[in-house]
Parts: sequence; structure tokens; C-alpha cells
Amino acid sequence: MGKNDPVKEKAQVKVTKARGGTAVSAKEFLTLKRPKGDLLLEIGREQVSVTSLDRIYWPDEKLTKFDLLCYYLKITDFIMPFLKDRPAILQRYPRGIKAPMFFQQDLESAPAFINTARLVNQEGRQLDYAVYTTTASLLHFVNLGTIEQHQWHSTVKHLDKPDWIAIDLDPKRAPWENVLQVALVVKEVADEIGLCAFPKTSGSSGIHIYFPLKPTNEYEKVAEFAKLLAGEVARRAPKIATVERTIAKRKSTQVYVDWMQNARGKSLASVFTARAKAKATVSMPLTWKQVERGVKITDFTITNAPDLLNKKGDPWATFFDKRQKLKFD
DNA sequence: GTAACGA
DNA sequence: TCGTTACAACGCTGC
DNA sequence: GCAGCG
Ligand SMILES: [Mn+2]
Ligand SMILES: [Mn+2]
Repeated sequence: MGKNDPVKEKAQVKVTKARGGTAVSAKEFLTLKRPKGDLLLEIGREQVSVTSLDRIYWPDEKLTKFDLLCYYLKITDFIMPFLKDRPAILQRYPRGIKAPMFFQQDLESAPAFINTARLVNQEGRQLDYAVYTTTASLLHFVNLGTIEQHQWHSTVKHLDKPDWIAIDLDPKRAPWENVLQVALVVKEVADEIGLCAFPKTSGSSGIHIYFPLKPTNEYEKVAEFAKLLAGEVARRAPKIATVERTIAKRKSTQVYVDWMQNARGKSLASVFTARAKAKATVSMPLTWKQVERGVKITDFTITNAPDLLNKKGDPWATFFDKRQKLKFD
């Protein structure tokens, strides 16, 4: 085969065989105690094979893959609006958080109910992205060892037009108190320009702030806006905030205001996602009042978040009602 | 985690 | 049949 | 093109 031969079509995503046997409902699944091995889980019209349920994913906390699947089942109504119809960046931990992980953005095979989007990257390579659709799709990706959900900032309808801006506050060495303060500076700037902003813990070390958007601007334009916003935050609070990308050039008190994730094919850890971190923390949506009073990353875990959301409500419930247009002045 | 491979 | 192996990223900035 | 970063 020479380089002048016609380019061979990339093979289609192979459809894996549906598994037989009796299926348990989601409700029944949640009542199980430390199940071992594999099960077939029925959610709506879809059947998801879930395997190695007793595998330890968080050794220190003794939390299992079953615990993780239960977490996502419990919060599915909260998280799915933020995942639906978006390509997924699968970060897979098939042997738990202390074992090697790998990324997967090109699906080789998947069950029939999984949607994929064939996209071309900058080098011209075709990639079959997994796309979130239903709870069953989410649970299938979790079964592959995808502890954390990382979705695109745009949906398959408008892949080049993000429907939110994400501002990522990365403390590195800066104290948590500074992260909270920088978040409030972001809020201050947002208020002044009349934009609605939603904060959440990242579940790892920082805070994420999202601005819901109408999907009218391309990534480049949205990133430009995010850059201006981040720059203004750093200008107002230079002791605790910076847009300097090189770690060595950041002061130890400065929180990195990362605006650069607003690009096609990039992502942040989703709101409500579990994190592959100690304590099995989650990315918890917050009210601005909580940011003012101060919360801790470790306040929110896969063990307590479902109850907290059901009892105290979801601060991001109105997110998609608040989709706004950007004004460039 | 699993599909493909090979003894 | 069964143990082993192979395999699974991208995009942006600033040198 | 490559290193650094996420
Ligand atoms: Mn971050
Ligand atoms: Mn970041």
C-alpha cells in the first residue's frame, strides 16, 4: 500500500452483542447490598450490562464500582441535562483511582443504544466520540471505568457553538480561602456586566464558574470573552489571581484563572461528577451564599451529595433557563 | 474493561 | 479454552 | 516543532 492509494474508510463503531438474562430495575439495583460480579440493569427501554460490581475503586474509603453506579443512578435527573447530547471525553480507571488511567476519545465498539459522533481532529484523524444521551448511556460509560464525567461545552446540534463559558480557578499552591475570594471577584465582574454565573466546587482543588449561553457564538469568540473576563479578575485582585499559564511564574498566593478550556474538544469535570480523588468527592453546585460563607471541597462526596441535593435543592436547577447572549463592548 | 490474539 | 496482550488524547500558547 | 499545561 502506497501513499497514493485511496484513503480507506475508518471502520464503523462495532456494535457489541446485547447480553441476555434477567434484568433488575434501577429501584431494585439500589436496594442491593454489596453485590458481586455482573448484572443486567434495566433503565427505561435500555439494558446496561454492569460488571465487576464489587471491584474497589476507592481503596481508602472502601468504595466500590457498585457504589459509584448507585451514585449516578441517584443523581441522574440532576446531571443528565448537563450531559445530554454532548460528546464525552472518557477518562477511564478500570482498576480504581490508584491504578493507571487512560483517555479514550475514539470508540472502537459500543452497545447499540450508544450514540457516537464521528469528528475530525486537527490532524485530520477521524474519531468516534461517545455521546451522552440517556441514563443508560451514562451508566455504560461508568461501567467502562469512567469515574469522572467530562463533556464538551457544546452539543451535537451546534458542535462549534458552546452553550456555556467555563472559568476554572486552579489554586495549585494558593490557599483555599483565596479561591473563594477570587470566585467572588468573578461574581462581582459578572454582576457589573449583567451576566448570570453559577459556581461549583471542582471536587478536586478549585472552583468552576459557569455562564449559561445561547449557542450563538463560536468557540473562538467565547474564548475571547472568557479571556477578557479572566484578565479583568486578575487586574482587580493581582495578589490572589493571575492569568499566567506558566506555573513557575505564578506567585504561591495566586489562583490561576484558567479561561483556556473554552475550546472545541476540551472539557472540565462536569457539575455533579464524581472525582477520582481521595474521599470520593464530587463537583458540587453551590449558591453564591455558600461561596461567601465558605464551603470545603471535602464537604461533598458520592456518599452525602444525593441526600444534600434532595433536601436542600439544586442551586443549578435554573441553569438552562438563564442562557444569555454575550455583549462584546 | 474488553476485544483480539495465540499457545 | 484460557491466559496474555494490545489498546484506548486533544488543543492552545509561547518559545 | 516542541515543551508546558490542563
Ligand atoms: Mn481546575
Ligand atoms: Mn485549569
